[in-house]
Amino acid sequence: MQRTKIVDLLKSTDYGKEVIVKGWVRTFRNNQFIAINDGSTTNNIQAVVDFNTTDETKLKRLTTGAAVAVTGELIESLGKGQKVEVKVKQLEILGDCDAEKFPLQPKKHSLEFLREIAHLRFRTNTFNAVFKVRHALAFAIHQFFNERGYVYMHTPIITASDAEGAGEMFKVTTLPFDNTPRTEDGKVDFKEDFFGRATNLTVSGQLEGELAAMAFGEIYTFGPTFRAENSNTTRHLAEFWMIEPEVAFADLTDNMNLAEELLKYVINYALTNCTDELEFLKNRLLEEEKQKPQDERSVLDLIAKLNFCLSNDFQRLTYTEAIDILKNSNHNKKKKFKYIIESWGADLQSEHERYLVEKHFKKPVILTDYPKEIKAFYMRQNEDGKTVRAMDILFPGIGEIVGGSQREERLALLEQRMKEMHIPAEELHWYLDTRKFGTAPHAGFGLGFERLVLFVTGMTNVRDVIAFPRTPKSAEF
RNA sequence: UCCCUGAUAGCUCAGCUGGUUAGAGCACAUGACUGUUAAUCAUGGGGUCGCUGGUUCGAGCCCAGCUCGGGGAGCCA
Repeated sequence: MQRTKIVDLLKSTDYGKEVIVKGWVRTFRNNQFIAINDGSTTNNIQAVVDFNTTDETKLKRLTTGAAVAVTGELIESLGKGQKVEVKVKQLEILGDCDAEKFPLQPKKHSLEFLREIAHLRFRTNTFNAVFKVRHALAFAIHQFFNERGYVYMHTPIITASDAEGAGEMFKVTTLPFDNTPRTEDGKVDFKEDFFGRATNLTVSGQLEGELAAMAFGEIYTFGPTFRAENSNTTRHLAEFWMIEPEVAFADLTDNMNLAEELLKYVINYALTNCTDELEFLKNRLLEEEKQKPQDERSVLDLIAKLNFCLSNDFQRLTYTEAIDILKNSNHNKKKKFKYIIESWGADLQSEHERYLVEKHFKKPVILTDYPKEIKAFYMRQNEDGKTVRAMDILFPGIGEIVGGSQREERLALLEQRMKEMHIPAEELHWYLDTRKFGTAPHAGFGLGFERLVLFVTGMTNVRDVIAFPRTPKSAEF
């Protein structure tokens, strides 16, 4: 006989039927009630053993964390807390769990502690819910693009170009550290290295993505990305996952529409397919916020927040308009910003982005047309000679979740910008070829996957929405 | 990397103005109870007070440095 998953048993009304349940003990109460979880749902099933007829040493082995197989009759529960339960006929301990050494207890643990035991934290309700939602969002992203005829490209993890300017890179090498081969002028001789040149882990698949978009029209990437920045925040990881669509014959408006549509699609997918998980996470958040003073609590609960996000257009405005709003805000006049907005051209600090999103508009915001000085070389220059066709999507509580642009497709202007920003053109000859041979307007963006999961789950630290976080001074597991 | 903050039992935390033997809840062990819901009740075991040095008659508490965690900033997704 096959085991039945707990998610199905809890919905069943097949009373009297013999079933097999396999899972892990969460708690064993009153010497007779085993709460079993098999990961198929956040909820447990209750198995009831007759302690008068069951071997006492076996009952002793029913500790939190132990793996068990239970055969018995599915019955309508005699108790109040649950609809169904399993009346145990046969009980097998598949794997013991020394209760004295097992770190998880049937109580609340801090997220910091669980992060230290990331190999076991999947066994908690919170992480069960978080990773179910993470899975659903990943699946929804592929479904969204597949439905629209996008080609999923696997861009390389190891790259030779060091010219993308998206941050510090991790070096990839097989050279010995204690006896590094040197050239005549004393520099490391990468000709001796595995690839015959210096290589790094990718910081973005965008440039390769553009090459593919110039043939398939519409592509996306979804893969790991690496940044060796010494960033210690709740929204940065050294290894994270990013979605990067690239669309030929698209302008900035098409790009914004695509991003907004994608975000709403996947949020809606989670709302309809992860109802139990989101309900659990909503309550978790409410519980957590009870500790906070009234004015720091969220106005909307998690599910209401997601629905609100779906039913409202993202606020679109230019950088110039944003500066005006910030400059004229009471917040700025009363000097409540640490960095006072004085003139056009200043880079927006987190506090300014948060003011726009959380105080002024109170919904997701898309900022466009930033000064060219504070943006990357490949963004399309506007006619004003000052700004570029960039767009950042800012989410409440998260900050920048999407960063994208219409790309500069005009060779001369691109080359000129690269020269100004000291980007070596030789290294990117293949990238420039797209502008030489049948260049076309195109646009794309990068969506930080963990930041998306953060928003949808209501968690507050990206380290809690990726299985095994890699951050400065931390690469355990 | 910078600013703030923290580190006391397996976990969560208390520990007064520097003063005798460092406490609680949960977890664990033993027993009782047996339709519980993080079961309950009784009893018990459990500590290099992050590390190093200093001040002091005396340091968990004061000072310095270091390590690690958390929050914020920068960089960004």
